[in-house]
Amino acid sequence: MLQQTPVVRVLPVYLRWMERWPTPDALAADSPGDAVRAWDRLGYPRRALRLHAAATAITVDHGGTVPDSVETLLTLPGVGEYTARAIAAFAFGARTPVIDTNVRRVLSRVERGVDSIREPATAADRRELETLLPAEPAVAARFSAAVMELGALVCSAANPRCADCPLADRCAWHLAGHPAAVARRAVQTWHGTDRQVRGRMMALVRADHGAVARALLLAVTDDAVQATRSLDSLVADGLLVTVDGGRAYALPD
DNA sequence: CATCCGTGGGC
DNA sequence: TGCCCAAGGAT
Repeated sequence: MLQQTPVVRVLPVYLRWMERWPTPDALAADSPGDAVRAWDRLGYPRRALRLHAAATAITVDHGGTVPDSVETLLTLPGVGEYTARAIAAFAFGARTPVIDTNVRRVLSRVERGVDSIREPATAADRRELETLLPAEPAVAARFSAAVMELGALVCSAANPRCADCPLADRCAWHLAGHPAAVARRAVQTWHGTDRQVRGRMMALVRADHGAVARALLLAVTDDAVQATRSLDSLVADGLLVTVDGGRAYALPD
C-alpha cells in the first residue's frame, strides 16, 4: 500500500484491511475483486491484485507463513527490491539496506552533496548504504526507519527543514548551499491519459456492487478509441472481467 | 531501460 | 490554478 502512496492516506485503509484479513490465507480465501474494492481509492489498483496474488502464493507455496529472506520475498507478486528489504528488516530484523525515495534523497544529499532526481535505487546505492548501516541487525533496521522518517518529515523534496535536521552540520548538500538538481526526471502527464480514463472506469465499478454496463464505462470520455483501449487494458490487467456476454463489466471473482 | 500504472494534498 | 510528488514494480 505504501508503494508511491503517502502514509497518512494508507493508514485508515490498512487498519480496515488488517481487521478484515489478518492473515495471508484469509485474504487468499476471498476474491481478488474483494481486494480491489477494499483498496478503495489508494490508486494503482493493480497493487491490490498483486497483494492478493502474493497472499495466495504465501498460502499455497509457503504454508501460510510470510517468507523472511529477501531472495524468497522477491519471488512474490508486487514485491520488488524496496519492499522485500523493508519486510526483511522491519518485520524480521534482518540487516539489509532499505532504500525508498526518502532514503535515496537523504543519501544523495548528505553523502554526495547532490539533490536526487527521484530515480529508483540501484545496487550501487545499496552497497553505499550498506557501509553506513550499523553492525547490529536490530539497530540497522531502526537506522533505516529513522532515515526514512528523516527524509519524509525533515529532508523533504520540496521544502527541506534543514534548521531542524540533526545532520545539517555534516550534510554536503546543505554545506554547499542547496545546489539544484542537474536534471529533474520528467513528471508523467496526467490530463487526457489512459490512466485517468482507467481511474474513472474503476471508480464506477468499485461504487457498484454488481456489474456496470459497457456503454456506461465507455462514456467516461469523449474519445471512443481511448475509451475502448482503456477498458480493454483493464480486462487484460485482470482488474475487470466481462459479464453478460460482454455487455457489462465487474470486478474479478 | 523507458514507460506505464491512480489518487489526492501541498504550495 | 497548475504543477509536484508520494514507504515502487512490472514489462
